[in-house]
Amino acid sequence: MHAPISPPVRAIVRRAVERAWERAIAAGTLPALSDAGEVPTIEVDRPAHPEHGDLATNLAMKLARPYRRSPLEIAQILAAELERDAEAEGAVAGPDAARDAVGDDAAAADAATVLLGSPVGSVDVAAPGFLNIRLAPAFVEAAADAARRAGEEFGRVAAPRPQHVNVEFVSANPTGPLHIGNARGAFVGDLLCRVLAAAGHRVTREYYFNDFGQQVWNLGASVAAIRLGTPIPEDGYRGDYVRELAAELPEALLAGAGEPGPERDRVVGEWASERIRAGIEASLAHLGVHFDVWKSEGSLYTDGSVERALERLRAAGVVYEADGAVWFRSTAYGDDKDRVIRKSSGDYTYFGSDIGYVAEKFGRGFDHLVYIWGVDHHGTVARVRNAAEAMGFARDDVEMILVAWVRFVRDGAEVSMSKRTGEFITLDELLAEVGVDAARWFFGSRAHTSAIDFDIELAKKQSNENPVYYVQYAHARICSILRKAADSGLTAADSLDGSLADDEVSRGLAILALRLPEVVEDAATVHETQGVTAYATELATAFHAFYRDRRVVDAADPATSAARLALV
RNA sequence: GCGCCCGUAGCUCAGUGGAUAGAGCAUCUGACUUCGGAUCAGACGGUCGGGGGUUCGAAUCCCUCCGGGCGCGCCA
Repeated sequence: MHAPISPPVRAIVRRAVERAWERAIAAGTLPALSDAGEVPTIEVDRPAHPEHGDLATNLAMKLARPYRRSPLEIAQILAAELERDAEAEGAVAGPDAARDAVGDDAAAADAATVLLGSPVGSVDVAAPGFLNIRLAPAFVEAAADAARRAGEEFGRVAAPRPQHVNVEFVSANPTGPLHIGNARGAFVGDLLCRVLAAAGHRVTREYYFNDFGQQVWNLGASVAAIRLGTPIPEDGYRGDYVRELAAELPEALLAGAGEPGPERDRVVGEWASERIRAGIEASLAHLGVHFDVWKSEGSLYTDGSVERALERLRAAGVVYEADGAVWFRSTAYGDDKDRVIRKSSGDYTYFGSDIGYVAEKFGRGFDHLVYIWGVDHHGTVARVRNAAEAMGFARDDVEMILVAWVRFVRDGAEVSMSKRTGEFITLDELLAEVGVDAARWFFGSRAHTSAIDFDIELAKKQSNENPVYYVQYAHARICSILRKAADSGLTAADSLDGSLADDEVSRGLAILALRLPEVVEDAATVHETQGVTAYATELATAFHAFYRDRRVVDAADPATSAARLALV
């Protein structure tokens, strides 16, 4: 465990606004709201334009309706109270009736206020009722100092409700190497994991794969056929990687697998699929993606997870038999048709293992499950969540993130792929061309819901103008400055105290750098990562401008945070 | 036919009901003899697919239409 994490600046200011509101009520200048449903949540955001201050709140406009008074009038009252907060050193210490009701967040914000001083410098009221707040210079300096002391820990956030989250992604079956179509899911999943971890959650990265069944038998049959020079089955696998496997297949294993037939296909297939799985793990390592758990579908049957889940559904009375098959009454939860769990042949469907997997994951103690799926799986979302609900789990704790298609394009022409025919570009080949950082940035900076074009030639050609290099260059400059400073025997000041008050450029950079925890928090709550890359670009831009206008000096302040960002 | 996702600058894409809708690329004009010019300052560029509605306020929420993607198996 490390030291308590200071709340983001935004949260501290939000608490200051809340205190101002409470004081206004206590003083009788504003009435208390009797109807709890009318109490608005206090929002504090960065205004779109710098002349509107550092932070702004729309609370007065939110209160206009319940109070039946003009937003401007309310804003004036709140502004007066906020100004008083700025002047009163002991603003927080006084009796506070609402303290119990608002909980730990408020307590943490209050504690931070005691530590760092009041955040409010000055307040302006702007039509139609915004409260524009400028941060107190001493507060910014104190907060920046705290961020420097936090070092690598800066940017981490204490989640209000920490969860143990299971994120399952990639999960491509080991019948061939990862291809470029798998890239997006891999990056999206890993970035989400990083953001969740930074936001104070426990994260488990999980890869789910099918190591038995028809696909694997076919793979085995194909490998054996090539090795022995017999024709490849019609629905078999082709491609260079199959030939390589055939060449590497140990003679003893083939001999021990016996006569041609299902048993031999199974033995050879399992060997081949494990080889491929190991290759996939290596490819993902090149991406910087490492899984905590490799979960085989077969294990869900051998350990009884699937049967237990079925029993659970049976106990809930949502299972029936018809036409020799076992069905889940998915329509009872709004689905448009019921779903088969076990076929009349006695085999389970994919859906069968899906529900077993859900229960098995919760059985391992996870609070929240995230699945990163391609949009083509969206038809299965409802039934899995329905089954989870029927088994007694919270529907909202089973979350599917559907990643939209990527059209891979080379010089304007779409690149088509088929694993069966072996015509595809592998993930390794893609990365050899465009680089891991550029690819990670590309996928991280786009919403997972939007279908995107990835032009391989363009990605290479523009690599010098790519935002990722822009951000990395900022980092390089920072390192260079630090190096130069060390060479000349300069050391960073112990404190920024007083150094930011009258320098708008430095002050702006510090405030921007202090936003990192807010960015992380937002990304984690909405499960989107593109805000992080956007922020990194913005911070780099601010730094480059700073670099131009302000020679050296307190380089140490932005360095820690910017360096971290360049790595994200 | 039903369901889900998408439509924002020439291109690729941001924008969880807030103020004058942003960034990169592309195009054009400028800038250090000093910390890395992979940089900086500026210009150009928009019926937020169309039309209604909700409200103090809509790219964002609701309805509808147009256009594109995906899904609707006892497949995996």
